[in-house]
Amino acid sequence: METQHAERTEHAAPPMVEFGELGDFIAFYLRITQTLSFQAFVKQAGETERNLRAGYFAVLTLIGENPGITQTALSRANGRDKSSLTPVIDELERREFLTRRRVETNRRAYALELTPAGERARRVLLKAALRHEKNLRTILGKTDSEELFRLLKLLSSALTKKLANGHPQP
Amino acid sequence: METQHAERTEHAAPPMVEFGELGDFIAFYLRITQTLSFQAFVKQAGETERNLRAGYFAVLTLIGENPGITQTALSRANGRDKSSLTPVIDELERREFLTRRRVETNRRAYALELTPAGERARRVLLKAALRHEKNLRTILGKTDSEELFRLLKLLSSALTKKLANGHPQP
DNA sequence: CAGTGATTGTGTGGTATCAAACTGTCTGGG
DNA sequence: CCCAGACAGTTTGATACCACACAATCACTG
Repeated sequence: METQHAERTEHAAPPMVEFGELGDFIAFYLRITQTLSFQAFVKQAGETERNLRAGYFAVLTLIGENPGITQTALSRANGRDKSSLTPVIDELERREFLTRRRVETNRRAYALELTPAGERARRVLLKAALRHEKNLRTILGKTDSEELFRLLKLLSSALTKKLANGHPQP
Repeated sequence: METQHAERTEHAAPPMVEFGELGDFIAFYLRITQTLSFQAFVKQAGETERNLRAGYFAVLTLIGENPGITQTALSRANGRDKSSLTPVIDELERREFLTRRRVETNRRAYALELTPAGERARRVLLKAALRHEKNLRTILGKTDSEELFRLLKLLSSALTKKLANGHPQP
């Protein structure tokens, strides 16, 4: 990582780390890139609204787009375990960004819906997300952006199926 | 997420979640894909060596390729904070997979080196990583694999520079 | 219509991560 | 030579996440 700010620092020379096999792995760069992208988004979002966590954005958007969605369906769409969602939903309900409504036909499930405040919070985070997305697409350019998007969608879809097949009961 | 196993389940119809703006974001699919890729790798590695954590692989490889690397340089190459590394290095030292050696010319730093046991552990995890990488590249095909690799490398490099510039002291 | 197995959401325990504060060490300017 | 500031590593506090286990509810079968 060439994270060298041109200051009067101890070693002026860049470290030049050897990556070995790691440097040829798609999976490694996927992880590195995702981490950097998330950090950049947190920075974007954090600068405008310090009390809105970046992780809320996907949840608020998915509920807004799918009023009445259940927590399990939401967790699957978001790619996180359902138990991870409980404290997030708790917090968003406490802040009155969403409501949990019992479903008549299925009394196990909650139907989630955004409140007006939740809609506003979603829009604020959406703005940060759009800035972030624009940054990424500016870096890559139009053609490469669409290409990367296509490849990620393809790979995620295939991996979802592969992992689902991993748990067939005999 | 079409995580529908063809069982006699409650709702035979797929849930069909609406993603809204989220479905157009590179950053969202980057996160989803990275999560799935990591889960698939953990599964690969876990099936062979239950007592070797998947997260050790990058650390062992980077030390193996750069004998005498310091923890800070390692953390930067790995894209994680240096404080995250302390417990990992502790554990790997306790298991005698690596040695911490004080540097004569700089008594703040440790020089990290793999032991023979560490080299062996690295090779075991490397096998799992190679299987995982092969899976990904099989899914994508040769052309798309190289394309995705190129795009991720490009994006990570650009984001690294962008984030580094974010902290210039005035 | 009773029972088995699946589901929905929650709780618990453990891991991983970052940010900030802290200790010890080093560098370079005065 | 000394000291302000940078740097290496650790500690602490907080968040996020998963796997597993659990209670309540539901669906399907016999």
